[in-house]
Amino acid sequence: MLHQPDQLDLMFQALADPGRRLMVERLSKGPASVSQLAEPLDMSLSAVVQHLQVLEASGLVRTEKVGRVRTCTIEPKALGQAEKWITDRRTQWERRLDRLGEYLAGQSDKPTR
Amino acid sequence: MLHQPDQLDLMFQALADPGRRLMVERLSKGPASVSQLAEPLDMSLSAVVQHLQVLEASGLVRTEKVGRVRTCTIEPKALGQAEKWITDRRTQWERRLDRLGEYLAGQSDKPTR
DNA sequence: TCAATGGTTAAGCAATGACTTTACTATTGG
DNA sequence: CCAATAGTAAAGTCATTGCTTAACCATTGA
Repeated sequence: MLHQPDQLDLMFQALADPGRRLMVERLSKGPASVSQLAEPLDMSLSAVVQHLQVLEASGLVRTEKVGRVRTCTIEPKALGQAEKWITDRRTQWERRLDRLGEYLAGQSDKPTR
Repeated sequence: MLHQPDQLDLMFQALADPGRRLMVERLSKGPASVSQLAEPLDMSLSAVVQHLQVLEASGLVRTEKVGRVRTCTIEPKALGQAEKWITDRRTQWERRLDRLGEYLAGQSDKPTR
């Protein structure tokens, strides 16, 4: 049984690579061509294109080719989805801490069942 | 030359797996034992422990063993680091859009009559 | 027209990831 | 004490990832 990855899988997977994060960092400053994205990275252009495909499949980056130049842009909405998942978990945890209050704070490490 | 992964690599990598995200979701509701984490997951306990090791190595989860029970807790600070990286990128992009908007607004102040 | 630029495609390879099974150890309730 | 519980460790398998090189195509500036 194969697992078909959903959007969050793809986005977090995409962000797990330092090269790809660098590309996103660059794109958050404004659109760029493939060669521009490749410039600071110590790898072949081919490898960069493959990373770009991962980013595109995840929805984090959108690209459009005009002439012989492919221009890449970040998709802040997608970034927002990943952000939301994390925020939701954190706030859930913090709400729980609030509910516990001072009285129970000392025993809050016991597993809840 | 091998690439030694930093904290962000490990955290996003950890969050890229749906099973591990489920574990984090469970833990954001409160601490749990390994078996409790395993319960909703369709895999061996051994596999769950391995996922747990990934989460622990990433800093997202802290565990402590008392007697024969290992109790797991999320580490909201780590979650916050991943959150921050994303937020920073998004706000950087949005600031850029704002600047662009101001520039265009300035252009449209040109006398139209 | 034609060479340089910008990117694409395919094949191949070593390393990593996500499991499994099997065997094992430590704790604990009765 | 002893069986059930809770987890651990090691080894093996198979798929996926992150590159590489090489050959290739389309656009463009001179």
